Amino acid sequence: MTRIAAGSLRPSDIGKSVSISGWVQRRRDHGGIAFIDVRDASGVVQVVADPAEHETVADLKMEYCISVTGVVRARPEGTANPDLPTGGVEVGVDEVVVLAAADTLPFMIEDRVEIDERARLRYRYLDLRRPRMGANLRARSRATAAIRRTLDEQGFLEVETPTLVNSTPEGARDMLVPSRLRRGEFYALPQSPQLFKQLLMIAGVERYFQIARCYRDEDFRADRQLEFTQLDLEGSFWDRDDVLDTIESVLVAVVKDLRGVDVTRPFLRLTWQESMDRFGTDKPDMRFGAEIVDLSRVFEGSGFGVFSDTLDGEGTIRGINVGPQDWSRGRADAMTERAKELGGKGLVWMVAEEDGSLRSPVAKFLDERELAGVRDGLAAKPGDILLIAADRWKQAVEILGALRNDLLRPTGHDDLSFLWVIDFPLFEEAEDGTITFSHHPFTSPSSLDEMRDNPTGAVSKAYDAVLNGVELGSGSVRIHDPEVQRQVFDILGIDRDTAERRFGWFLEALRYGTPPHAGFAFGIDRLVMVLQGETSIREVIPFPKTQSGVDPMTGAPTWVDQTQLDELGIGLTEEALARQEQPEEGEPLPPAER
RNA sequence: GGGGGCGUAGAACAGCCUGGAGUGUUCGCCGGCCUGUCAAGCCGGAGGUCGCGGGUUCAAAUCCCGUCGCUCCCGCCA
Repeated sequence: MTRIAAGSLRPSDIGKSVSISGWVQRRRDHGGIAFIDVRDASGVVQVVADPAEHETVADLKMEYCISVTGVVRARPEGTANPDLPTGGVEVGVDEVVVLAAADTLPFMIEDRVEIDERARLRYRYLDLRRPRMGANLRARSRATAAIRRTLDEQGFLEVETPTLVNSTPEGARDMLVPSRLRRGEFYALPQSPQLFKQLLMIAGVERYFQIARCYRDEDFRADRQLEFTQLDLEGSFWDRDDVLDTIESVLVAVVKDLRGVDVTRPFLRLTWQESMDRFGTDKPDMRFGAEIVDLSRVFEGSGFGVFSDTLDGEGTIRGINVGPQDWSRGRADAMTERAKELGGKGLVWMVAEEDGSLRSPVAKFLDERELAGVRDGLAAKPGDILLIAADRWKQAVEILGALRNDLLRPTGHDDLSFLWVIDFPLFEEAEDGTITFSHHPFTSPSSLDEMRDNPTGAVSKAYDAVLNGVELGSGSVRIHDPEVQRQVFDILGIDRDTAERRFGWFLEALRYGTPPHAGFAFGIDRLVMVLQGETSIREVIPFPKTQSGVDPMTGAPTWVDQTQLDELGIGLTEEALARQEQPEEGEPLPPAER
């Protein structure tokens, strides 16, 4: 008898003799009759047995792996379970075989409970048995399948690039891998296949993509791990809109596959300037309103020192209406703290009262014209909370943008809001006056003249894709002229020798007839996270690491033998050796083999 | 590097503010009963280094200091 998927059984199967294999989800033993919910990858079906006839049934415990043969039958009148796809049928047992027993579980295999993440990762193989995690694994697989299908139809070539590459000190910190054959030298794991895919354009591939693992050795966040997966893509003879069009077609296909929803194209486009002015961020969540408003003119000549000083300097005054909020002294203080944490000087808040007045600690410093200007500018209705930041432009909009998210952002991801942010600045000026690239140094400027005349004001041909306030990824039209590439390095203060040493091989390649090209990369983890309604990418990564970079199951990273270090020509510092002496304490779930 | 939250039985929590015997709830586990449940039900039972270390106190899960771990955020992430 061939095995059949437990979750596939339907009334049309009634009367069939079947064999199913899976895990005991639950056992409900009534004495004279026992019900066993058997779960396999397809779902759950109810198995019914008389424990007196089938002695093994009494021994079954949760998560035993079993095989059942029996006959599919209709459930008796009134006992169907409408909550289960298989709820109309059950399997009457002929034989139950225990394939493998299971120890008492460290936690229940069900979605209902929130379990400490350390325990989940320590027993990830059990965590992944939970329906939600299984669904996330399947969604991820379907997403990559849809990506490959869509790009294959458009004539793209999937090419693998190396994961042992050379280290580039700019940008994120590299994950390093020591070389044994060349003692003292190091490979780096790629932060992205950026230069290799550009070489593929020079190689005449024309349309390239890769589902590429990338590595960045920076601190963790809910949406950041050391290693992550990107769809990396590049096209020759392309301009920006070719890229946006292709990426849209991929995203639309993935959403269709995972959500069954048709996303409207083309996606909304915002320039970076507009995005910052209206939402205080380059990844705005446009599922809700509340835009930032420029109130500088309202406060021209203000008698309130903080405002007049800001306007007399380089500053600006921006406001936002965050609507009715549960507002208290403590709440206001917390928001002000948050503003300071974000690098701001402070925060002014006002409450719109029923009588049209504005209640605020600073109201007494403002005249009636100013208060009216705020009220009108922010379209205040009674009960609304108004927030005002007086600061340098970037601080002011970023503070209000962050508070907008803190106070108004939906927790789930039921609605989807895709958009493009375009026309990013080419360079960023650090506090100390040094100029760094804002995307990466291979990004084409929009205008060569602009770049030369006013580098810090120059616009680039870089663009980001944003979904529900999450930055999915970014791309750009690349520089394909070696002379322009040199000019960019010059502006960045990378001298000719350094550029030659680090990127000489690439600058050389650019000299052999490089086609104009453009591309993009987006994070598959983040995309699947949002589409699955999750708020952490750890939920869509099968075996993630904790915030300290540890895998609680395997114990990685671990110490290695001295002989291994000797082969690599590596010695540990005093500090590292001292740490090695120290047995780890307070670890409630020590890996068995540490 | 910095700030916030959390750490109590196998799991999820309450207890902590205002110190007084490891007290309690739900699930799981063990034993028993039970023929239509589906988070089955009923009866009984076992199970604890209150993360770890130190301090204050007659007395600490509770207050103080330190530390470890998990998590969210800032910095960082071209």
